[in-house]
This record gives sequence, structure tokens and C-alpha cells, in this order.
Amino acid sequence: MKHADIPTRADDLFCYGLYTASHAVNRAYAPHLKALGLTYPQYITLTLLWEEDGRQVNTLAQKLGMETSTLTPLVKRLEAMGHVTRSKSALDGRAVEVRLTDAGKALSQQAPAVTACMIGHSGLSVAELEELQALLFKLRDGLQPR
Amino acid sequence: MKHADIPTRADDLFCYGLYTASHAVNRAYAPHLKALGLTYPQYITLTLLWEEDGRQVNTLAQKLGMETSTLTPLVKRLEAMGHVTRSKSALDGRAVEVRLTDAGKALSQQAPAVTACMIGHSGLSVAELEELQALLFKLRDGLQPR
DNA sequence: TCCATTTATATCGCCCACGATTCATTTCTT
DNA sequence: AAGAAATGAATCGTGGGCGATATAAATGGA
Repeated sequence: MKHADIPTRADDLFCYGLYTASHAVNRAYAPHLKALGLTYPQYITLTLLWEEDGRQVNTLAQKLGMETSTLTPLVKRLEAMGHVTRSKSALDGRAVEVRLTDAGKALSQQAPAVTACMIGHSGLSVAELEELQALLFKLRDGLQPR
Repeated sequence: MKHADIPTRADDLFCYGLYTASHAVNRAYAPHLKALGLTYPQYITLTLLWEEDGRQVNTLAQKLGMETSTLTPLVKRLEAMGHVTRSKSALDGRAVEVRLTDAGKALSQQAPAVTACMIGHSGLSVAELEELQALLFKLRDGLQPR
């Protein structure tokens, strides 16, 4: 890439679009999730557990691309709210397994309505959303430290 | 959209891709910015000032889609580091104008190298990055509260 | 003019996010 | 089997982020 081609205006930097869009989505979800008593990261974490219950803290952190130092307090808050339980793994005494309570499982019933609402308000077609998703995954995986 | 079409798996939700990609980009920028003594939000804020100096806190917040309660402490840290000054507007006693210092202006010289490096490591072509940027802006603007 | 309303910042409390560090447990090496 | 190395969580400090609230300045209307 030639020097003249390097974008310097904020609008031209892919980091700017990602930064502002990410916060916009977070803000758009917030009112729907507030009705469920959840934050956006808590909701995404629960989504992973709805897919497969009993995951370890470490597994959740890897799926989210985050540190356990971020997830531990988040999961503790989910536990305090009665959505999950935390228990030591029988096979590995270091690992903590996170399991949904009945209340936590019940929350999953509310998810499709929220998702449908967000997709509807996104202003993007399903094809565009799939294209966006593909580009985001490619970007994320490309930046992954080798 | 029919109920059966609503994605429930985390991988299919556009919020998940955006969430993880955004953090991945933040993490990829971090080491380059650490060398400049900056965080990612600080860098993006400076980018806006390099485009046009002397903006108000309010203008910066709108450009970033953030609250002034987020920007005020961030700008104060930039001030403490000697990159900007904060002064009351002569025309409007409520407004605070943020101006780059010489040191803050000098930092802009480092930006193209960081941007080029990030684009190179993204694994995406320039065309793909432009497509991504367009979709992100469309999404962000579509979610904007009316 | 005077007072209500709006606007621009700032403050506070809570939650997220990371790096650095610590601790306990497991696994590897010999 | 014993010590070394690696691994999974947790804790701490710092810096975002937002909503609610506060304060000061500007604006508007009677």
C-alpha cells in the first residue's frame, strides 16, 4: 500500500466505523435488555450458555475473546442475580463450570423477540447482515495473534 | 421475518460478530498505541482533533456517538498528558474547546504508520474494508434513535 | 425584565475490559 | 515420585462507557 493511500481521516479508518457501530448496537440493545435486567455483555454470555450449558469460565472467555479477569466478575453477577451457578469441575479442580438455573434457562424464551426487533431496526437486509458478519469474522480472525 | 428465520445461535447474531471483532481490533491496536502512551479511545479522539482542531467536547461526543460523561474524563487525561488544552469558549461560556498542543499535533505524524500496519494485518483487501465500513455506517445510522 | 426552559459540562455509581500478579491445581520431566 | 512448568481462576489498579443527577450559562416567552 502506497503512503498516499493510507487513510488519515477518521471516517476512512475502519477502526472508527467499528468503534462507533459497536457502541451504537450496544446502546440499541440496552433498553430491551434492561427490561430483562441484563447488560449487553451479560446477554451475550448467556447466549453462549443457552447454546451449551455447563461451560467453563475459560471456554466462555475464549469464545468471547476476553480475559478471565473480565468474565469472573460478570459471571459472579449473573450468579448473584440467580441466572447461573458456579461450581468446581470434578475432573479439574482448577476449572469452574457455569450452569444455567431454571430462571436463566427461562430467559432464553425472550431472546428471539429481542433479536427480531434488533434485526428489524438495523436497516440492513438479511443478506447484508450475513455479509457484514462474514467480514467481521474475517477481520477478527485475521487480527488474531498467531 | 418468520420466527423460524430468527437466529438464536451466538455465531449467527450480528451483535456477536460486532462485539468480538470490535474488541479484537482494540486489542490489535493496543501495543502500537502503548508505544505512543495512548489508549484506543484516546487515539480515536485525537484523530478527530487532527482533522479539525478546537472542537467542543460536545462535538467530539456526537462524532463518537458517546456521552460527555465519557468524554470529559478522557479529555482531561489527554490534557494531563500534555496533548491538548481545555478552555472555555468566548462565545458560549458553557462550552469547552479542546485544542491540540504542539506535542498533540506531533503525534499525528505517527498515525499513518499505525494505520498502515493495522490494514496490513487485517487480512482484508482495501475493497473489503470499504465494504465493511459502508455496512457498519449503514447499521450505525439505521440504529440511530429517531 | 424575570423566570422557566434548554443546553454544555461535570460528577457519581455501576459495570465492562485489560494487564499484571497471585494462588491452587494439574501436567510434564526426569 | 518429586520438583518444575503450565494452566484456570481470581484479585487489583486503571481507564473506558452509560444513566442519573447537578450546576452554570444561554435562550425564550410573558
